[in-house]
Amino acid sequence: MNLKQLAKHLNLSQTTVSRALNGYPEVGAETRRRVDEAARRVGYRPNPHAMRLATGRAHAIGHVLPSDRMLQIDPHFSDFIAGAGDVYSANGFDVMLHVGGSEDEQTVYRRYAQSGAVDGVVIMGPRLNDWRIDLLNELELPFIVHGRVGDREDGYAWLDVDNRGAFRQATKLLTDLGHRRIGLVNGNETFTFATHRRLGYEDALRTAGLSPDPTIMTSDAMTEESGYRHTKHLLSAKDRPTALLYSSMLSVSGAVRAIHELNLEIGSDVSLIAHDDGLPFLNAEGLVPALTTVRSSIRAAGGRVAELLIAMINDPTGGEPHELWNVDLIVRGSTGPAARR
Amino acid sequence: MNLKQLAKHLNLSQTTVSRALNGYPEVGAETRRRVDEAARRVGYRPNPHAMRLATGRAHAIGHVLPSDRMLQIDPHFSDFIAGAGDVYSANGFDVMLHVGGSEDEQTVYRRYAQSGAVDGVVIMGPRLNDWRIDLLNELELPFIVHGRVGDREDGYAWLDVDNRGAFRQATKLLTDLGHRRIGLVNGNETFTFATHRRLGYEDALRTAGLSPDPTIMTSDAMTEESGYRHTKHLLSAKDRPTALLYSSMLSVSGAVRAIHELNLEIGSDVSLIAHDDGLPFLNAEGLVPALTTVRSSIRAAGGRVAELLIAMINDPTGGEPHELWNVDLIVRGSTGPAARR
DNA sequence: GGTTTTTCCCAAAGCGCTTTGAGTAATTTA
DNA sequence: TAAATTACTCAAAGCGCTTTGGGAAAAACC
Repeated sequence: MNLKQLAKHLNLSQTTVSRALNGYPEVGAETRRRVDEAARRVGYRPNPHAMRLATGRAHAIGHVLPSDRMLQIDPHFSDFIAGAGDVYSANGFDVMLHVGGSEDEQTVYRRYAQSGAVDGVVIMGPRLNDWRIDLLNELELPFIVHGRVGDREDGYAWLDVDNRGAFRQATKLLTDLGHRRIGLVNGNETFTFATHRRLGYEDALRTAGLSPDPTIMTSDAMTEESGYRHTKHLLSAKDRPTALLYSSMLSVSGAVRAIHELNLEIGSDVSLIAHDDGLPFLNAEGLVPALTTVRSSIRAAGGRVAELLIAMINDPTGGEPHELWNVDLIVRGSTGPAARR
Repeated sequence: MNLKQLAKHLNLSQTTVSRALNGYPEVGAETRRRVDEAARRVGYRPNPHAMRLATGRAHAIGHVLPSDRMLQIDPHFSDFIAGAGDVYSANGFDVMLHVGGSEDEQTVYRRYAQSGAVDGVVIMGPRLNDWRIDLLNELELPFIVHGRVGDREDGYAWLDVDNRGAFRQATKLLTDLGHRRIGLVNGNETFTFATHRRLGYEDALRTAGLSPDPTIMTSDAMTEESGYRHTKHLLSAKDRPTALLYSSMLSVSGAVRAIHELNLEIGSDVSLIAHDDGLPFLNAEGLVPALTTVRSSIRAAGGRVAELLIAMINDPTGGEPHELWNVDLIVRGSTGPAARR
């Protein structure tokens, strides 16, 4: 059943039916009612392709995941998209997902922009100096970044969590507890969020009169295995840290393993704090002792990012949203006073 | 630059240009060359919406993830889609992703079918008795299932790994090593794969002359926390199992934690085998001792599923593919002879 | 040589929607 | 009562592509 048939069925023109359905003001109240009801009764659905062709709007948001960045984004992506998905579908937007493939990432964006296949894109996992921002600005394709691009704060829309503040807070908790030697097991610092976390960590160390020691700071992919490896290494040194900070719950699972192997006690021999993205399959409270975390739901961020982007698309003159989210430090059992050594 | 302009530029009709570009035979070799070259030079890209409207083909595959099933699929989804994505883009297909939202899942499929928004869908995480199969058959929307629907093997296209065989094999390894009391930490058995795994486990037990004991078999979400909880519980019993089987690496991270806490030794006090989907952030070899697994790359499955579906779409008469993948049992250090008790 | 094929190309008709530019009837205003 | 609004509705023109049904020129046949 298409518009034409529906119009004929109602003895109205396509124009009127289309306008009634789309809420235009120049159609009578009674007519609108009739149209709406008939449409519902016959289950009329406008053909999306026709709509897109006619309006030039795709009603779709693009997400592009390059294979090589997959490892970093992987476990976080589905949670982010779960949050965004609710918002998208509530607003009648589809998600157009592009993963890896032979086509170069840049080409994908160009194609999107030129063909109007999507109305906007969201950029995940921005790096310190990310070429995607300039490209998308040049292409004039609306976009929003989850995170920030190094120190740049203008010239693009973004939503970020205050990673620097979070790690400053977390580190401060440790220094307040008397820890003087605090290690950092960070994500890959080519990503902005990881650099921000390190900066926050260093801020707090300096405030406490300590100076960062590169030998107890790592920057690596956030996997179980790397968490294990770095933890083992850090805690095997003679002058081992009494506290460790992690950028990911994934690394923590590896860390717990390493710590057990070394016969150390979490919370007494070594204090642990991690950034918790709220991934549903890894929960910080389930650990024993429960893990002290700086928590920020990646899923909630996904939802908000989607909202902002849709608003930008609907009203391009609305300005460039910037949103910085605070994170909560949740103190649980994995942090304790520094052990006397 | 659109077709019309390109045609004018070449002094040809739209028809001819379109045909040249799409490889139809009724266009001269020299003309085709000219067209191809001009198209490349000006960077011509057909407008996808117009193409879709004209052909009725969407060049898109739908993936629908209900929020409530998210937890189960979550970490596996992105890896699956990473595999599928390569194939999709190589064939010029887009991924249309639908996540949660207020719209009921069934409605989404109906909309897809009726509007032609996608040419086919892939069904993930099938349950023992999954309504999606009947719905999609009724809607005549091409689809393929990753996994199987209970005992049904016909009436739908599927690609599955031989979960039953895998767990039979794994369990047999344990019984061969002399284990008589083997626990199972399974995924949620409303999902077919989990039931198949239990069946394989029971097969092997019976073959070894043992009878399955429900008190050492669990069925739950595959998270770190549940792995921990069930393991702790199982190994705290007086008559504790000497070997445990896991449906997921995620549960194993929790298990390792529990086992350490109980001061048991993996490989001697308790043997461990897990199903490993090959998720990039959790690797079985990184554990100490390295984990014995039945391994089957979910990413590879994603790629193959995509291939099969695209083939079905391109040739609807091609029959209904069924593919059962063997899994490899990889023996590593986490399995050892049953301890004398 | 005339007739039939083959080869190559074209004009025009959709695909299903939105939107422009009017037009008619009903309601106000002067 | 005539003129000017207002309220509704419509026919038709796109959006950019594919595809049908020919048609003209060239090649092949008798």
